[in-house]
Amino acid sequence: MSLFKNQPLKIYNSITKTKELFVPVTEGSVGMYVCGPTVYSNVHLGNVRTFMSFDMVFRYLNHLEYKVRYVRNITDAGHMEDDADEGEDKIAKKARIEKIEPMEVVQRYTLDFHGILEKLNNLPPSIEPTATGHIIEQIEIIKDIVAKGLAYEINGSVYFDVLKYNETKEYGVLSGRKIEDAVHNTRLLDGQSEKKNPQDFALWKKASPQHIMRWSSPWGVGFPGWHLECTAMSTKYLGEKFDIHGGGMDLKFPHHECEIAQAEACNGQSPVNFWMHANMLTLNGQKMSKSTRNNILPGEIFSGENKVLSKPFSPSVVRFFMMQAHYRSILDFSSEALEASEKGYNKLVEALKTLESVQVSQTSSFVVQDWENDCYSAMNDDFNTPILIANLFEAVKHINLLKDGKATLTQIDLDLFTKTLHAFVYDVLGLVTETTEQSSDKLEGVVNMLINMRKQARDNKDWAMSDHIRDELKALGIQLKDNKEGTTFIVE
RNA sequence: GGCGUUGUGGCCGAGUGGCUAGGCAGCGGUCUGCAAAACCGUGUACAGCGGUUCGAAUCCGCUCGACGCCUCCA
Repeated sequence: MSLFKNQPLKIYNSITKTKELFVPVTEGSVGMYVCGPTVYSNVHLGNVRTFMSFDMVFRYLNHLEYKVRYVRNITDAGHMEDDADEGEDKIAKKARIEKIEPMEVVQRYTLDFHGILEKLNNLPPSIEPTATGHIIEQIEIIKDIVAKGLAYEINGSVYFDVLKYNETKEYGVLSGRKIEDAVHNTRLLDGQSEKKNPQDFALWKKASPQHIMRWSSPWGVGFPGWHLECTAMSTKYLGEKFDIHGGGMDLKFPHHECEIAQAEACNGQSPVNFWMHANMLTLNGQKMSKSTRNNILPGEIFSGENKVLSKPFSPSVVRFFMMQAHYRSILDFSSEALEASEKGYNKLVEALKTLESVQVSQTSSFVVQDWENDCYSAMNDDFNTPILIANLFEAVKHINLLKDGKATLTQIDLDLFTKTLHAFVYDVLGLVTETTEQSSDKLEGVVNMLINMRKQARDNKDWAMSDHIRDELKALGIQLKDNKEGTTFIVE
């Protein structure tokens, strides 16, 4: 029997604002779509948090033995930079500045994106479609919406008629916005627009002469609107009704709201059962953003090259740090918080090593099943990774007691304990216990030689020499650890 | 201005109408030549003011603060 059959999973649905029991459209299978990045510059850490959150969701669904199709797009056609502008998109602009082909920009930053996510141990999605690869599908959808009278063409551009749509459907179901308010609030700003109403959004934009990324369409040469690609690709690969749609909180409006309208317009039904939104990662209490320069690149964390950091941190520590907060909470980034996470993470890793050498007993002094249930309960409650991690630290406590002979486990219980622990740490949270000691054989040989020399000095009660070796190594970032079995070292 | 989120002990960060979240730091202890590391033990905090309740940090109202969206943004 598949694991999901006895694990009732609850997911917070943004559209109903409640936790609901997760029941997929097709039993045993899950279709999940997550809005991917616009590849016009390096992904910053904030972007990464969203993708990591959904990577965790993907991993847990897989762990529950669902057959998951995870689709995450690459936006390579570029979003409009400014609606009032002449239709220059972000990728084209960057390309002109750097005097290179738009697809060169796309290629460069797609590689960067993949590299970073891989370092952070994110699983690749099942399908990673690109916007430029689905222009035909997007044009088909526009034709459909125009045919249904919910979009209009003007000067070679096509706009979605929000007011018309609102006559029979409800625009604003996700974000809780009232269309009347929107009318009120945007009237002043709108003067020269060719749109019928300010809240109408573009499905197709006419390309200005200098616009490089362009395609032919029934309405002339142009490029697709910025909300359409997700509707086209999610429908193509997951169908008109699928299980989970994810993205960052900031995409709720207008992006996801428009997606709902587009899908309702052409398919006559709401496209998604569960809307999930990951919250922002802040820096100095403010949202990370490229435009305000309030951001940090993942690469800078791994190398330590950023003035907000006291030292470099490994990808696993970054991942652990993020998993210690719930995906729907705002998480504030700081060097101190990462340092605290690093220590906690190391403690967990040490315990996992210790577990390998635990002795088996005739009886068990604690109930492994109870602990296991706690782990599942945490994850089943809207992917509560902080609680899961708290349970992991309970396990650490047990492991240390086992090591000291103050707790016991039978072979069967120990196997279950190890299997469950590994499943949650490696498979679900996606933490890698990389050997942080990046010590080469040569370094290890040299340090071990010094350790031996120090041991001789200590045997001779030559504390001056012994402490000298210890202090010098410490200054080089090599910390000696004395314990009963002897001395080991770690490279800090 | 509109929509929405949020305010937890030194720090990070869960959660809940009554029962120890957890991590880091601190403190005490074990260990050690001394340390470090490791391990064990240790914290009654929930912005303010009212209200509901036998009981609220948890529900309601107000005040103050923070943040997000309303323009591309994970």
